[in-house]
Amino acid sequence: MLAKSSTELVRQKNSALVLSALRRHGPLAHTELSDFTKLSSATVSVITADLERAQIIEKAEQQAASGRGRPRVLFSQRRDFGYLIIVVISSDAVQYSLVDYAGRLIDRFSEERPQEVSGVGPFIAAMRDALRRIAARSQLDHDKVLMISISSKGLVDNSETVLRWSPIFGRDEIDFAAVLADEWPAKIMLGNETLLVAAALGRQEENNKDSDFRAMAALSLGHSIGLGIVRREEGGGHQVSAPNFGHMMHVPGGALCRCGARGCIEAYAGFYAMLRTAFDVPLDTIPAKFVPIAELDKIAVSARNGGRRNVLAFRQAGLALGNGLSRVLSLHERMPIVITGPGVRYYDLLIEGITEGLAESHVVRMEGMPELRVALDESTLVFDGHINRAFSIIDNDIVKRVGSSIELRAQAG
Amino acid sequence: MLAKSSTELVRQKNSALVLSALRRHGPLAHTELSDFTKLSSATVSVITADLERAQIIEKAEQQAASGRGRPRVLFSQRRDFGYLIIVVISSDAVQYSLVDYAGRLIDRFSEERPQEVSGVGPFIAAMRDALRRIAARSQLDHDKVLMISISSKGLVDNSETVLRWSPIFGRDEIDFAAVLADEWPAKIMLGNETLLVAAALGRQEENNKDSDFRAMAALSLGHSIGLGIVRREEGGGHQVSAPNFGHMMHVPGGALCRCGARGCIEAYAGFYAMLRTAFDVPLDTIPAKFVPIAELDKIAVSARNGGRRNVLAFRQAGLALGNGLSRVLSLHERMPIVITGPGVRYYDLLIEGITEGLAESHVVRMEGMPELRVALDESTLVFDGHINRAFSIIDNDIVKRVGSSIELRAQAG
DNA sequence: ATTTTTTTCTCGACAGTCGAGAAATTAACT
DNA sequence: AGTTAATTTCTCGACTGTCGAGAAAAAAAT
Repeated sequence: MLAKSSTELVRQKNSALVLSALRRHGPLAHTELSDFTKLSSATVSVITADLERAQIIEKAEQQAASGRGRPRVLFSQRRDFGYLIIVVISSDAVQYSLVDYAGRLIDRFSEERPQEVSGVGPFIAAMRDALRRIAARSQLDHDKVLMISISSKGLVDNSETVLRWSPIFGRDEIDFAAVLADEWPAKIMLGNETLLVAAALGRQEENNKDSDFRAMAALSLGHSIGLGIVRREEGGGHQVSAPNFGHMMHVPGGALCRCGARGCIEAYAGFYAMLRTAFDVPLDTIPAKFVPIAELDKIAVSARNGGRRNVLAFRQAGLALGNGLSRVLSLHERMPIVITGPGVRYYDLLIEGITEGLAESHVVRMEGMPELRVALDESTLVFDGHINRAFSIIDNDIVKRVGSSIELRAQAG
Repeated sequence: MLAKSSTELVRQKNSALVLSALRRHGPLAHTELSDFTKLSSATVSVITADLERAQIIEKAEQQAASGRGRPRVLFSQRRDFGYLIIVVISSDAVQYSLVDYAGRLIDRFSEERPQEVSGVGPFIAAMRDALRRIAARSQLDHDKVLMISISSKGLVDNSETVLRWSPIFGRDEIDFAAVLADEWPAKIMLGNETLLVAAALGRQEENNKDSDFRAMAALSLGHSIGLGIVRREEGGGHQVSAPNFGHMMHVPGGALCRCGARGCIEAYAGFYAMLRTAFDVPLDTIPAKFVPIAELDKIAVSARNGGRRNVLAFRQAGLALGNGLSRVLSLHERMPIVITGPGVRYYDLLIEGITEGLAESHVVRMEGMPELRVALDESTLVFDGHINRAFSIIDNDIVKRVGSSIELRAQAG
């Protein structure tokens, strides 16, 4: 309620509406745009004409006319209006993807990250190099890149450019915006990985007409534990947040966590923690840097055959997760929980503990068990989350410039 | 991004802006309105003329001209445009207040609530009676009442009219909208008490120019424990939520709580819980319905004189609160915490445990201790919260009708 | 009385949306 | 081949909104 409104703002919002319809449904004709946005045909004409003049959208080749009457002409984003680079940092590799303005994947490669910690400096250097490379391979000027969208596990600052803490670099902060500013005019955005998963799930649920989606949580199980929450806002927007769930306190003064604190959820439910319990190692043992998933698979096999110590490892992990989730539900509303990440393969072993950990709480007694789902394709969700978030921001930025500077540029050209 | 925008919406928003400036700063002249809202003088003229025609605002008697030049004429809300009834339900009494459209208190009375639980039925009957009475005493027709705003401790449904769980009525739900609909055309709103405290604090902080307010939590200590969180939204709005903090799990399978679950924070930090610890009663003893504050005062005196068992009672309560708050901070961002409610008088005894409970967590190690403040005037904050929230909603509703139906009515009359 | 100062009101320009109908374009029909 | 029907896109005039500039109003100072 702070800012005044004006007719120009109306145009901005409605232009953004047109662009987002295009994002959601792919190429659309004039009539369809009018249907989806509820804007009048006349308004759609003006807006599309503006966007076309600004080189943002274009009329596609008209396909074979399907019925009688004047054939539709489809509008779609100009693929070469600009580009998006997506950087997914995981514990063992960094994946670079180049995407055009229409959302199509153009190029992608991964680089191994040496397991032995090489520190922030070399990592930044490697990243700067890789970014240069992915642009060069498609012969793109750096100013054609609209945004570099980065994700990592860990704690992201409110600024959305600073990595405050991560399982990989610990407390060595990285300010990606500062690090890349000299070479890239693009907007830099950093997001927690599980937050992007939640964002993607929220978008999916939104498209699903008959679900009365209000909120949803994504829980990622792996070497570390991530949680993302997405809530629907009044006005149709989504609000996402990435709580520091993995390092929420489970048991005061409890097991030693990688982060140096004691009693974090991760110190009971992370891969290294399950290993520790399975081998009956003291809980203040310094956690392993990395656990090959094969190790855990062995424990799982044994647990499924009734190995008591191994069953206990998964049960304790489940309990920590369940207790933690019950606390999340106490602090938010009831919402479905989608479990994802490499750890889902042990879902059968974890579920008992999770359920029990949830059941004890007041919320669950009041409102019943939350719905639990499993999503196997975490990496797809991360990528979708990147694309959704990036283009939603890019489109909203662009729309502010249409009608002012870009119009002038078009006159000049 | 779901709804289209239009010129009428612009007018609606700007009208709301004018009304909210009037709420925030009291009677304002044309020039001041233009300054505060950043709207042009011409626009302010049109909007105020509309609102005046719709009988919502009026030109006040012009006060003595303070300088030279044409004297200012102040606009203010018409006090008789409509009325608000505020109902504050607490464990021992129910307070009814009648407020006019300009926000001035007109009438107020309290009714004792018998300590022996008399059930929901009699309570509703008494409330209906009291509401009739407060309107009758000021000779108001029921349709002059724009909203009935109710608050209670406990768990409020998303609908904001249904009390799901409360320390007073337990699991006996009350749907206030359904109960009052036959007699009152007014909008019915229900809010958690501590949520309103948080809302009021947020508003205060907002007015405080030099604070970069992002989020804030209010913690109310008493027989039960309440938490309200207010966050600033993009666009200037505030988002408030009332987590079920008192019944968040503190220790799995721990002390017996009034709610029937085990290990809730309240079961360690509520007044009855501290009493239980002080007298070394087993933790699964059924909690006292009500604890006279004098009892706790005695324990506090003893604790301040070094009585070990009594020191422990406050320390354990503080620990539960501190651990719980650390979990809240894990799930949200860092934010200042304002402690309020009757329990603040033991702040000196609680603070050690609270600090210790916070210190163990990863967030606090990362981001440092959150700022802790004390607010003594809880009941004032609750009342302010009611008024802020109610009129903000009322004004936004009204503005939608200006220019359509109300205009017609003015023509007819 | 006249001038100065301050505030409020009014007018024309400009930006935006909308409904209705004109123009365009193709398939179907005679 | 020419005509008609169907469908989509484009265009025009009406309406609503905001804004800047300057006119009008009203009181104090000269």
